[in-house]
Amino acid sequence: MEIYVKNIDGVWFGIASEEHRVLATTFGSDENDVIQSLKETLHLTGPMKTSVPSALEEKAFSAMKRIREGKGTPDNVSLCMDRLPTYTQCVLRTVSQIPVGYVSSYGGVAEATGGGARAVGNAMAKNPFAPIVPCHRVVTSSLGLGGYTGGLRVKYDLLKREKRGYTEAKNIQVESGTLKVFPVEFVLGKLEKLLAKRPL
DNA sequence: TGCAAACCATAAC
DNA sequence: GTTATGGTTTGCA
Repeated sequence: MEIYVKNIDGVWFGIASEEHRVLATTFGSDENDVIQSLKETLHLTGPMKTSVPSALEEKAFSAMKRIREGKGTPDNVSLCMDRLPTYTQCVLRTVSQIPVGYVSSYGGVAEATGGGARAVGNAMAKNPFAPIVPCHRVVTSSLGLGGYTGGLRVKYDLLKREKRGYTEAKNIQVESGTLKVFPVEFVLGKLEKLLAKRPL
């Protein structure tokens, strides 16, 4: 298994891969934090070897860069979820289908996947593929931000860049059922009122 | 608003 | 098996 890190426009991106399969991805402002995060996600200890990124990693890096810039999710990155619990995989795949410009709620994802809201929150918290699996697009049912492992500020910034001007909620079909999504503007609108009172 | 109880998959014992 | 733990939700004062 190898770990790759790369600084793009001041942001550190990290990838852990093995035999041409992406096992985990993450990003952050500090190189060591990114490496540490990958190791914790994969339950690894000790030093990791790094090497020159192959086409696979380069593709993943550019995907993460695009997402961070709010340009949407390229779906050509193959992620290896084999080791994850079945339900977690289902949740991650479902969340991956939330389009740019829209968000869904923990409860909504739960309904679509036949689980519980808290369980979805758990899956998000442990999402090994941030931000490629867009867990930042999952918020609370009351249009609050919810949580984010990388910090709420980061989640907020990501969502701000994903504004597309949509005005209506809609349902989309996912493998396990129907998922209700609504414009990210709904969340941002409420949030800005809140921020006026109590800054993030 | 704020609080308490119900909820559900996981990980750790 | 059992228990503890969340990036939740909902209902009710």
